[in-house]
Amino acid sequence: MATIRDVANLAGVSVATVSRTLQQPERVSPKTRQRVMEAIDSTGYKPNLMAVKFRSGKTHNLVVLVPTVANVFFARVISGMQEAAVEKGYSLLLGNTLGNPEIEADYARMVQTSQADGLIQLRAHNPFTTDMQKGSDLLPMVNACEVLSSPPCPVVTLDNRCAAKAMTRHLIGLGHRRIGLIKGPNASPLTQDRLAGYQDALCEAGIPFDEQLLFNGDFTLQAGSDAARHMLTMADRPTALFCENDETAMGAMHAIKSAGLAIPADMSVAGFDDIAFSAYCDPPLTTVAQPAEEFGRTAVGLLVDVLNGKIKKAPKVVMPYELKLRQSTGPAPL
Amino acid sequence: MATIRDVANLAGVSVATVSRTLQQPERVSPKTRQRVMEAIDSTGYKPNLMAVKFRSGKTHNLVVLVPTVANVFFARVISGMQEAAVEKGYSLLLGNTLGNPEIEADYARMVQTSQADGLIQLRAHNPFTTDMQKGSDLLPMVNACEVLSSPPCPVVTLDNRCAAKAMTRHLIGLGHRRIGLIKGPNASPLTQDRLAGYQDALCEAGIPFDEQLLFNGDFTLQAGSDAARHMLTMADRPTALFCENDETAMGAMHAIKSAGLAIPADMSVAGFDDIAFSAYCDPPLTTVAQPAEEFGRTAVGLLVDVLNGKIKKAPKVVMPYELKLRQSTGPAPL
DNA sequence: CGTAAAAATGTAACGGATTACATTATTTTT
DNA sequence: AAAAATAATGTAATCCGTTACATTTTTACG
Repeated sequence: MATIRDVANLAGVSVATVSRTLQQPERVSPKTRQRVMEAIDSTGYKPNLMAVKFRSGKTHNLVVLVPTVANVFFARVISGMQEAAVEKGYSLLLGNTLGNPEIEADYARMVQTSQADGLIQLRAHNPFTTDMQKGSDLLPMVNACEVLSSPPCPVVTLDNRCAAKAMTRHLIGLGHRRIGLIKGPNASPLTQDRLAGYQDALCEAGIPFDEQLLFNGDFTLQAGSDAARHMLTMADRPTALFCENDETAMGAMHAIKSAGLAIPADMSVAGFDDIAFSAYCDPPLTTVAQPAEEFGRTAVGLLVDVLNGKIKKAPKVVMPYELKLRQSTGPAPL
Repeated sequence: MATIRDVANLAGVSVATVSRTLQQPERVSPKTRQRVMEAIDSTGYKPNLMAVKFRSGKTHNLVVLVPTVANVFFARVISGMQEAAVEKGYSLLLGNTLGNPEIEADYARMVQTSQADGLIQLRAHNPFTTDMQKGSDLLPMVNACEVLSSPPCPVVTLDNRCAAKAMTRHLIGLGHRRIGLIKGPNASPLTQDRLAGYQDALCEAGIPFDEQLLFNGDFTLQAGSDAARHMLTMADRPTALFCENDETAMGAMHAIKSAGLAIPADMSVAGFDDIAFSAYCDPPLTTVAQPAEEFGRTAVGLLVDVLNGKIKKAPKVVMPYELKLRQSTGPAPL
């Protein structure tokens, strides 16, 4: 592999001249420039970017911590990040953490050890252990989607409480009084917020909150199916079901239909995320649409700003949501 | 940020001793070792891995080229890669290429410029342009899932032709004689192979091949829906539909049901991949299961072997497939 | 106790590109 | 034509670990 010295020798100039030819061509005379370019061509020289990164101290790598890439919503977010990263000259290092704090800390260490410039965390957990945080500076990190309550970094989120309230209102508006809720992992703020929004709407409508209508889940198809199956055994079962994400909703719909009930005639089902499948399932799923790709793009944009020192105080960006009313929700049965 | 020299000064030893304390502790006396460790703690020293990578010439980064991360099947493959990479001490640099050769070449250049040691390509295209290939060596690359016919590297694949034949046989066995096929992009070898398998099965059963029954698609829900809608307008429409991936099948099912037809009573539908949703859609989708995560793990394993020079001749690994017979396929209507 | 062998530690080169500063060549000014 | 200003190029330090080789210290054994 040819180095800058090989090129310099062949062109009969110093390494500084070669470097300048590539970095600031106008500072090199045209004849020299041409000679150098020819030498570069004939040697097939490619600058060793590892050397550049080492010297500059900037890797132009960003670590992305995702609980599961297998989650469709996250896949969309990553897609958006990717796009923005390429645009800004960064590469994404993907970390599938399974929500494991140790794995997250390992990845966060990549920032400490100069393997990456910054990190994007899609979970409400600060992956930097105390020994990693130097001073009270802004951490080179952005927290998106599921966010910390008092984050040491910029945050990109959505008003989950408000969105959940809006969806619950929609169900109440259809005449539902007993509305089930399949939650995500209890430790997740998303779960808390969406639950709070659900309660807000009930409260507003004067419907007493019934803890029996809460079901545990973990954002997977399986969990939705299990929870719904359980729900169907209840004596006084709900007439509508709000699921904290679309996978859960689709799992639930499967179980509900398998039990011989019609959606939405016997039971309405609503989701959250608006993944692509939601428009194609049977019946098409009423859900809360999140601008997933935009989440990713925004997160990368903010992180790059932090890295360039363009941000002093950590902003909190709230993305818009949108209710997608499809056919999985309908009037409450009489 | 403390460097190895800071630690050496504080501990009153040479940098070599500090390095040895970390790399080969047994070569340092216990007292010195302790002194060094204390200095490391009090300075908060973290080795600059960029420097290490630069010097060693090994980045321990692998570039992964995916047409779309948003594709559920690929997400599973990436998941498997991730797992194997962590295990082997590598990081994944994700490249969303949209199948664009120029973007692919950009990523491949990361290998040339020492930003990554190797590359995994999930598309049948060699991203290394001729000027990048030195000699006739094995390229530091592995091609998985959709593979090149004469690849310059190890390959991980599945007998798509055989699998498609098996699924088509299944449909024929149910009495179907007119079987539609929604293809993937025509340029893709996957499409070719699956089409060939489809034809093999027809031929075997003595059913004449009818080009009218071929529909174009691109592996998306939308494409499946469009193709199916078009198919339904045909005078002598098929009684079964084989889709070259599950998303397409689910899009098609949506269109078919929207048109008032029952699956499988009026029309059987089969897919390919066995993504998680397939077991939960309505009706659950009959499909060809691929060991997606295992694809990823195997690809990483092979690439690491290539990088370590453990492989001289490029092997071709063929993964097993499995027919998942669910409820979306049934006897042909009379 | 002395010397050989082994263990511990130190010195300095190395990897490849960048860049401040120094030097040389060229052009402009008077 | 000489002096000054500017452009072009070169020299060498620098980034930070690693490691071959050199040197010093310790241990072992006659």
